[in-house]
Amino acid sequence: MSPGHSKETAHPARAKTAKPRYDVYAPDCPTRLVLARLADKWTVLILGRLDRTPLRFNQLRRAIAGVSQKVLSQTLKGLERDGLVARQVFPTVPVTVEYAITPLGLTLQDTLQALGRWAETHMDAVLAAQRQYDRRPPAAVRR
Amino acid sequence: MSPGHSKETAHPARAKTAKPRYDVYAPDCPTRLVLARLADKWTVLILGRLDRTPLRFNQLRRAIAGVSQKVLSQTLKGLERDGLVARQVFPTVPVTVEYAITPLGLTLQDTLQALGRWAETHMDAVLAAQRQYDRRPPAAVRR
DNA sequence: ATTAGTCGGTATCCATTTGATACCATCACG
DNA sequence: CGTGATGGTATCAAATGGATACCGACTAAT
Repeated sequence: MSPGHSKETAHPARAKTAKPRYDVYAPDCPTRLVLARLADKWTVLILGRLDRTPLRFNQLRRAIAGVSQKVLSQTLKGLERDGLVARQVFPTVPVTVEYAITPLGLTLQDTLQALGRWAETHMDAVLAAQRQYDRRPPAAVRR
Repeated sequence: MSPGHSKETAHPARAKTAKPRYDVYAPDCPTRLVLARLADKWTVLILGRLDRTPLRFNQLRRAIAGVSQKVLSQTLKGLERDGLVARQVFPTVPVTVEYAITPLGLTLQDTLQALGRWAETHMDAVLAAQRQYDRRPPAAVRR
């Protein structure tokens, strides 16, 4: 089968120009920015863990071991701005701050949790692929 | 596929201490690394676009407008190493390189495409949340 | 009274990553 | 001969990430 350099096969069906329709494959589409936030290691873990019950900042920090305060703080701020988590401050002492998932965030939770579950269930397959890849010689150019 | 198939275990009587159970919430779990690859803007777009039909490097580059050659190259290399895409070189001239999604990658595709679709369908809600967030005053400390 | 600890963060610094740009060899086409 | 297509690498600047230190206000233990 010779995959000749066929003429550019314009991808069909994506080119709906009707209405303010968004397309993540358009380089200037604002969805790219949103996608960048969703498709983030920490976002997956945070929204995955905010499973119906709100958590305080340090509770979250301990639940997601390995995240630094700065990055957790930044990520939560971004998620709050995008309407995916709600931040509520209680004037206790010391101050208590609770983070809860919003209804909008809930519509995303299943998908994000699926990502985490995929990593867990397919870890062995990925490790096997990595070993096989690393075992092969460094791609000498054969002629 | 048998995850427990290990060549170097020569002690059949020795019960394995449960299956290698992975947990993305454990900081040292290797799933964190895999999750970091999956939860990536470009991974979502690449695997989402490798929709059953293989694409050449530059086809992919044009399909995902906005990605630089370097990043596309790096990301594809990583995806190949993790067994999610297969790279095939055809000795044409100029050389042709095709990237196809693997069976393993296919088990992930729906979830990743769901992410992209979420961004597209909920973009308006996110934009509204952002406007509301940005409108409020810069959180003066009230006492 | 002193010390240590909790709370939810900033501030600062440096390493890693990312992205833009240029460049490469080979060949086809006009 | 000049241009364009192929799939990349090289180089450098900019943005990001993570580790660490620090903060103010208060509590609990010493």
